[in-house]
Amino acid sequence: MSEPLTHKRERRKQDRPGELLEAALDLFVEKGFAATRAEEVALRAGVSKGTLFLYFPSKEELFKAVVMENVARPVAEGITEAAQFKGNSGELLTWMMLEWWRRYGATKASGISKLMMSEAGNFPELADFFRTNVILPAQSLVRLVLQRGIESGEFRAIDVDNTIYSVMAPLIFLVMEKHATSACSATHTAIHPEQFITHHAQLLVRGMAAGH
Amino acid sequence: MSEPLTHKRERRKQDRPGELLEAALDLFVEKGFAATRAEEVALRAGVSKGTLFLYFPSKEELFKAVVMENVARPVAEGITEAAQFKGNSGELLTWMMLEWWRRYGATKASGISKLMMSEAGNFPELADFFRTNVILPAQSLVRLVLQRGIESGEFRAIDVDNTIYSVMAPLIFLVMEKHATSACSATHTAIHPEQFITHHAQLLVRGMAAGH
Amino acid sequence: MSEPLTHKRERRKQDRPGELLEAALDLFVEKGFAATRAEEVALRAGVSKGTLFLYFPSKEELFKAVVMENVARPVAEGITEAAQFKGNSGELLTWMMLEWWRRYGATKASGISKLMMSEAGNFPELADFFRTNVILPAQSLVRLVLQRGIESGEFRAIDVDNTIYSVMAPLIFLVMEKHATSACSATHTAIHPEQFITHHAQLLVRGMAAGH
Amino acid sequence: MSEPLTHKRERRKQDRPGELLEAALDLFVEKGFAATRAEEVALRAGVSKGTLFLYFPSKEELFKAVVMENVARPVAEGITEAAQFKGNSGELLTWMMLEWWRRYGATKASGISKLMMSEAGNFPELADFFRTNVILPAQSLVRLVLQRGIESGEFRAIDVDNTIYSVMAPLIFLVMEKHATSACSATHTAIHPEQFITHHAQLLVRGMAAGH
DNA sequence: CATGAATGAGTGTTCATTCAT
DNA sequence: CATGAATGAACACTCATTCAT
Repeated sequence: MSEPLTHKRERRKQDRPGELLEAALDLFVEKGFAATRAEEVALRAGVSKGTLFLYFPSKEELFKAVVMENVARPVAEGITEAAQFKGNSGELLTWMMLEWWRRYGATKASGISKLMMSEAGNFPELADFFRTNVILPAQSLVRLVLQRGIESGEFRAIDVDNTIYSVMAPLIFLVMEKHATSACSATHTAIHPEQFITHHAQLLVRGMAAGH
Repeated sequence: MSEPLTHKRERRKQDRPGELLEAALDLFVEKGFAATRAEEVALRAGVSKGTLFLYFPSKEELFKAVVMENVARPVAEGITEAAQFKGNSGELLTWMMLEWWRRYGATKASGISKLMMSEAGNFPELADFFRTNVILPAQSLVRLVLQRGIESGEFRAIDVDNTIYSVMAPLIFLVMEKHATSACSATHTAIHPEQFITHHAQLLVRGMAAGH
Repeated sequence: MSEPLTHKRERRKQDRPGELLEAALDLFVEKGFAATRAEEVALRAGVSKGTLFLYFPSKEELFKAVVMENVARPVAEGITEAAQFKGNSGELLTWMMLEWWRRYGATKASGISKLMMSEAGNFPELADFFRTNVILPAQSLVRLVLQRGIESGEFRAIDVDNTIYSVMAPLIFLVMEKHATSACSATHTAIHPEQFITHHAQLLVRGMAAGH
Repeated sequence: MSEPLTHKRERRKQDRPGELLEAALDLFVEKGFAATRAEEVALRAGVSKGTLFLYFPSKEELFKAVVMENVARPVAEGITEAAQFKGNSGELLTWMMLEWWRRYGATKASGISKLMMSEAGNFPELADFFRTNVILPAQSLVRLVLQRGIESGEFRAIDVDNTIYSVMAPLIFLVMEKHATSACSATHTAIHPEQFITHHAQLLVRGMAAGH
């Protein structure tokens, strides 16, 4: 029955950026960047329009913060962990793809990737930001794994650049599917993402396998 | 006092909707739905802003009409032709993917697919239409080819449903790439689509190959 | 009792820019550039906010148009006429100053000059525009007259640059007085502008006069 | 248990209004009334935004206080000293004008005069105060000097009222110039104030000189 | 007294849509 | 049918002012 010692005001202040970021993620994913109104983000976070701009200087910066928090961070973490993976490269690749899905693709945050594809043309600066902080790091990671497999003799001397896309394409596809289909009336014959990823990874690993 | 039966004016009038649809296709693909201004569509079609709204009651209806008009045909044609292909299933798969790219993916019309994915959330009816008339038929076609390869002993008894996505994902991915990256600042490490498709198809065929 | 042949719409369209310009002049003079709201200009001109931007792409451009119409034009006309003046340079100078007052200083439009002084710091582009189109031409004109007087032997070899300011300062002063005092409660000991100008001009001409 | 009688805190507290006034003077002069943000004033005075409103109920009242504080003193001082000047009236006039510039026009405080003229329309009480306490006393002083010159036979029986303006106009003009042009892109053909004043004063003195 | 987090009214500009001609 | 002038709702961002702590 006794009140907590921390003042209401203070406690809230520390939470604001997080609350705003969360509200922004929801709305950006739901409606896209351009269609999301700054005031709506604020209202969903329980503050007024002015308060949003107290913490983020513009809608674009808010978006970048959302990307950093929800997209770039998991990617970066994944990269760190991948470096410590014990096991052969085929297993690593499969593990990476699955892990990417579990930590990112399956979450609300992956809606950001879908959104970026739609709006990149109209917001070049955001597109560059996303490319720099998300896409390029991810590609580098995949490249590393593929090269590791080739050097260890596990994979043939495949075309690394194109294979990177063979790895990433189904992941992107899943994300598109997830966020585009959500609007469809029926659930249709749903893909089972983890199963598909496992399947696809096996196909790739077999396809890249050294030996006649 | 009587005028000639066919004046230029009358012929033009009948073409109006088609000209508007064409102009709208160009602009929607180029700039997306929200960023395309109604007046620009009208101007490109050579009519005034008011005239556009004479033929389409709103920008949304115009968008729907553009999608409906441009999406169903190429798919239907592709399906017909694939049925007549002679050769083994691996070759057929590779040919199909390449051909799909050449006839559809590489053209302006593929912008429609990208649009659909981007805007599906805002146009549920369109999403349904698209799924029914484009995605499902395409899946059926791929399924046919895979089953043919399994039955002939060329492929292992792979998981057909998931493999369908392994086939389609990179194609969708290419389309997204093509239309999203066009606006990016530099050309970056550009994908070469046909090369990538060939590469990916080979990976898949190898991956599906009945082992020794 | 019969209606005019011209359509209402058409007639109004041609009048719009003028009506808007007039409303804008009133409001800019009354409240300054920053404090004048675009919508208020439109409303005073009897149109909606959107219509204003149909004719002027921005508030700044509207302001420039007001300057061109109400300030630069009379200055330019004055320059043309001054070139045709018959009479000695002292008379010309006096005539010019009086004429400037009658045609510009005494009118509402001179409020623009006052406004420019207040807001130049906050709107550098407008300040440059004003300097280029109003101040510099006016200075050139005065310089010409002074040089004419020196060459003809009517004036001593005075410092032309500084004298230009001796000519212009009281005119600017009058304008400030006129627009600043308008807000004062009482009329106080009002300056009589034309009388003052005549007086000041005589002082200057005497001061510049050749002969010991 | 008792604290020392004078702690730092208390001394600071008493200075607060003065510090705020000083900061406000700087900023109002530099950027004008509307463009000066309340928070910036507070920050420059080393207090928080809220504190400003503790001492001044609104930005407008702050502005009024700044004007009241900075405007009356220098004028009063100048008047006292002028009464003690030895020398002929032409020299006195020149000296007064130069001295006014050095002590007031050239200083930050002259920005107040400019502010007054710019904002007079929005602050009628200030305009009245300014006229009563600054302009009229200054006019009286100039009148005295002119009358002294006439009585001594040094000047003709000129129109004193108008000549007062001939004396003051260039000074006002210089102040406007100084504070308005500071923001302009280039230095243009800069006026040299003391040189111009000397020049103008000579022109006036010659113009007023009792001729042969 | 002092703070600074929070507010919300206010403003220039855009654009889908209407409708008088 | 066609036009294009006119509309007005919408939106990002600012800043004087308030008030709980």
